[in-house]
Amino acid sequence: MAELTTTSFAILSLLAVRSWSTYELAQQMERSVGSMWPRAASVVYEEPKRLVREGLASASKEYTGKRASTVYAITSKGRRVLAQWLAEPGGEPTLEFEALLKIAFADHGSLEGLRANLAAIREYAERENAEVELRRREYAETGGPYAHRLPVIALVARYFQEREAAILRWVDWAEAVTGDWTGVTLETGARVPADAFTPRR
Amino acid sequence: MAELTTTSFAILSLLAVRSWSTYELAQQMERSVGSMWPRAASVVYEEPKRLVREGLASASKEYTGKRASTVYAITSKGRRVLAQWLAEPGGEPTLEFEALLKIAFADHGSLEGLRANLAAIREYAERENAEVELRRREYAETGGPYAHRLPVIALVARYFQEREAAILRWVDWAEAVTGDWTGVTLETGARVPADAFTPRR
DNA sequence: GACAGCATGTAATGAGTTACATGATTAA
DNA sequence: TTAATCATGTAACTCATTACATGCTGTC
Repeated sequence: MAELTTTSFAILSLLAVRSWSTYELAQQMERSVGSMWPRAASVVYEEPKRLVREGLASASKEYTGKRASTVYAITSKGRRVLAQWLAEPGGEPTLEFEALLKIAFADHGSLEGLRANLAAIREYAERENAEVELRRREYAETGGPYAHRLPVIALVARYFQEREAAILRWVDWAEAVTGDWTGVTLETGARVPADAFTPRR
Repeated sequence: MAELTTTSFAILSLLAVRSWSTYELAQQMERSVGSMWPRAASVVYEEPKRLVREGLASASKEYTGKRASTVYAITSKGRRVLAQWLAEPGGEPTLEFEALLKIAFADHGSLEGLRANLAAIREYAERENAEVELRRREYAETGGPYAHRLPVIALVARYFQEREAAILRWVDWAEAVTGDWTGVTLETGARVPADAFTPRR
């Protein structure tokens, strides 16, 4: 009866697209699922065994030269169970953001610390934005490797475009307003930005 | 030597603001830290003990009537260690978003499933947005309970304003473009939105 | 024929969640 | 006085991460 986790279904979803060796699965898990359901490679090696036990996937050995590898494929029961799972509304987003946490309590640290964390976030957002832009280009030009999946891919792609753009706008704003701070608390020269508490939308 | 985790420091950060009973700590952990470092109450009951062992916090029993509770306070060593931690750039954001995962593989499910997940995300974003707006109002009018922390609070508040606004814009767009879909794949009547792969910023 | 890196796993460990248990206080 | 809920924890368990181990294969 062993309950399946979201991670199980993430992998089952990949198997619905096509069959993969465990290694390929781990790569895809990072490349295409990592931004919304990140997991270490080791769970990707472990989890498909459970899918097989439950009859949702089948495993077969393949050889490249002498080298054995396991290739997993979805079963028709797997497709049915996946479709059921996809029909139910999924869980809410969960964010873990250490750099932002440090900014939230920056008043117990130093101004340099605050700036370092803003810079770290900028760097991350710019890197991620470049990545997103690269993919966007790729899809716009070639249609990507799974042309028939393009409608749903487009939905998700746009989500991350919006997200990275929003982070970049925020960090621009945050660096601008903290630019003339001389400290990290009201008493030592931090200021409440004039437009801090104006409505956004 | 037991290494401290980000969760340890999240709690230590709260203790830097003021002393709290474990129960209050758990509340604050959810209310003010939960959006960037969410943790179950049970770890909040366990973790401060480690801080005490490391000499970063002190514990004292207090009584309300007969009822005993533990109140934790930061030590000066705690403040030093916290300041060090705050100075180093923090980790990147990690997102777990099951509903979006279901949208990413919606082509193996049904159109109703896709719509249900968009609706779930809208509901979440609107609820969260209302929450954010409520706090914004509160801060704009009263300055909030920790007026001297307002500068850093304003930075973080704006982050979440941007975030929720971005999600709402996205879901508006996604519901609009999927409005006339009759299925969930290219073959069954899903369309690639015309502006899907145009640059964002 | 040696080395880098690709590929395929397993093991140990730990952080975190859910579930459980129970006492005190307040409202009806 | 009873029920609800506030408050304070503990225990069992699981998911997930990091670290380890090692074979293969192409390349120089």
